[in-house]
Amino acid sequence: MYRTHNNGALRSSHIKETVTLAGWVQKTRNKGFMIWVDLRDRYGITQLIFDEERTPKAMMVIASSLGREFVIQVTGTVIERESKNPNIPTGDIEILVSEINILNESITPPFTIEDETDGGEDLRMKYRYLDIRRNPVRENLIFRHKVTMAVRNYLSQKDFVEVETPYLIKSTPEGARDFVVPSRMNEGQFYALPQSPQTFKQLLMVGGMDQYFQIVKCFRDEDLRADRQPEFTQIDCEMAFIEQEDILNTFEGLTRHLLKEINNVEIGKFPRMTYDDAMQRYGNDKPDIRFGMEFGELNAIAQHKDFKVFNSAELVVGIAVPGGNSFTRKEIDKLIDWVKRPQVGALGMVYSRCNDDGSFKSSVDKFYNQDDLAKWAEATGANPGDLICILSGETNKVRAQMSALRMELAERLGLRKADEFAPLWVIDFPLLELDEETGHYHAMHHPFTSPKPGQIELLDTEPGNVKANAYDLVLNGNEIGGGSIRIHDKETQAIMLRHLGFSEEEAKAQFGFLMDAFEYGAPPHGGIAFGLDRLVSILGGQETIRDFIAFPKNNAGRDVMIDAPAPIDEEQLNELNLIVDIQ
RNA sequence: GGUCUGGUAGUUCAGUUGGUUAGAAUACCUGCCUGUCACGCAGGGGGUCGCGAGUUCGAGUCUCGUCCAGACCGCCA
Repeated sequence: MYRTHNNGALRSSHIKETVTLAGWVQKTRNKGFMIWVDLRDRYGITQLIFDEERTPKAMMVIASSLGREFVIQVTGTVIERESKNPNIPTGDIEILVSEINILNESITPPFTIEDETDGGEDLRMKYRYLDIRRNPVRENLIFRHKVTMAVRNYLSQKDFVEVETPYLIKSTPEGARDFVVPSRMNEGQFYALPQSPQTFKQLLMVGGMDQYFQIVKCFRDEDLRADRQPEFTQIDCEMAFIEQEDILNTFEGLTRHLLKEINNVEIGKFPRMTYDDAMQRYGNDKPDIRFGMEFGELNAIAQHKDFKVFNSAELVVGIAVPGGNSFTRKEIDKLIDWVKRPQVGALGMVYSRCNDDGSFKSSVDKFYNQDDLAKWAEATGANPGDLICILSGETNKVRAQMSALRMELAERLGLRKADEFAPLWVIDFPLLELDEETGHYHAMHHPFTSPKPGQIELLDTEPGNVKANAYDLVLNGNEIGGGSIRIHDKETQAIMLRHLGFSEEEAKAQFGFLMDAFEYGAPPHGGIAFGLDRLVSILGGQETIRDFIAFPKNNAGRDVMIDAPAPIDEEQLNELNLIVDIQ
């Protein structure tokens, strides 16, 4: 037996017991006459003691040779500490060691295995197994486990069945780029890894599975972000014989359960907002509603003077920054520089200070009088002491820019509190989205999403205005889930695919299996998928999902620990009938 | 594909207008230390300043290129 207890277990009630412990050497404190060793495992730290009066000389020599991260096993007696440490649970006791066994030595680790490590991101990823020894990373992984278990238990209790679907499937042209896997047995042919189990879960509904979920890896070959990995985990769900309302209620229930179970936060009915409202009020389809700063559209009260910038704009929109009048001129100039960065792309920013005496001082006083500015303040909800920031231009661009500014300001003002949770359903998404480059419409959600009743006719006349039975669950400004009521008849699916630019042959080749299935009594169905990595990181109050993933990929999609991806050898290529030709 | 930031000791960083032998903290090693727990004290070793070119009497510092990392835009049905 390697150990009788773990390193977080022993208390003063164990005093005089003989115990065997194993773990890693966190740190040694060698005073010459006495050596203390902090022994660590994932449960805690227990202090070992060696001293020249009670410990044989040979063992003192071994003890003083212990380095950081040595793996050792010790047997000894639990004794009361002469000076206790109230900061750790095992701080009342220590182990007077009688036997020591070095199970494995360690070279000096490249960064300190401590809560506040001195290691940078790069190093921590390269030596991720050492990083996982650190409390914060380990706790995040355990946190993820708890969330996952809570999800499984909740859904299982509600009669959902977890069914696995294949990872080696077929590439589809819509949506994200696929990761592809060459087939050895089928020369010149490729599998694709699923971007989601979408069609399979729909087929499970046709198969009568009724209520399905799966905690499943999905793959998208697109560029990464702090909250985006090429392989990520979804809580994928589908239900049959339901309407949108059923889905919203069921998964609002799940989310509420998680917030209660994991964060001990009670949240009532989740607010709902249409996509159009979200865009108008927040410039964004996943608004963070933990704070205000709603958009005030100023066209009617700002386009009546000689200010050409506003007069020529499709949209003039302002937000009130609480307490923003305290910004110095320099700070505001920096803010203007910030919105002019190419990533944001505004051409400039107009502002109006709301003084405590109720007067205003704007950057466009030449054009607008106090009455005008007062109306702006009213429209943006600005109070004395606030700063009104105004952007203008093309509607879609201005909304995106203002949304970026709103989030940036909220971040700077500390309004995005990690321990505050504001869920929100965004509903009535458009069915189609115009691709500016090609001029074609593509499915905003995916091609299996059903249009709102009676709107199919609009597909021909005004495709951009067709609304879908699609919904997103937004938490603190992040899309944590999205889904739709699906099309469940062949005819509608065919119409849909035709509008997405598929010929009849293409539609049949790509999705024939699904449309065939629809001919055999497909029930009405719909579902939702949650991004587990993102959900966990938000519940955990952190921004990057990487620290909730045991072995994440870096910015360039590389695993720097195992150094993947990598070339494969000639023999493997030959087997797969592949020729690699890099220019 | 693009924008921005960074790359200096094992590690995290500082490094002035381009000017002597490139520093600090921490880690590591040695010695001392009668209750440490961020132990303390004394000493020591440790540098291809990411890489390549250029400007210059002289480059960690300026210029260009390149590689790597991070954040973002595009992209992500």
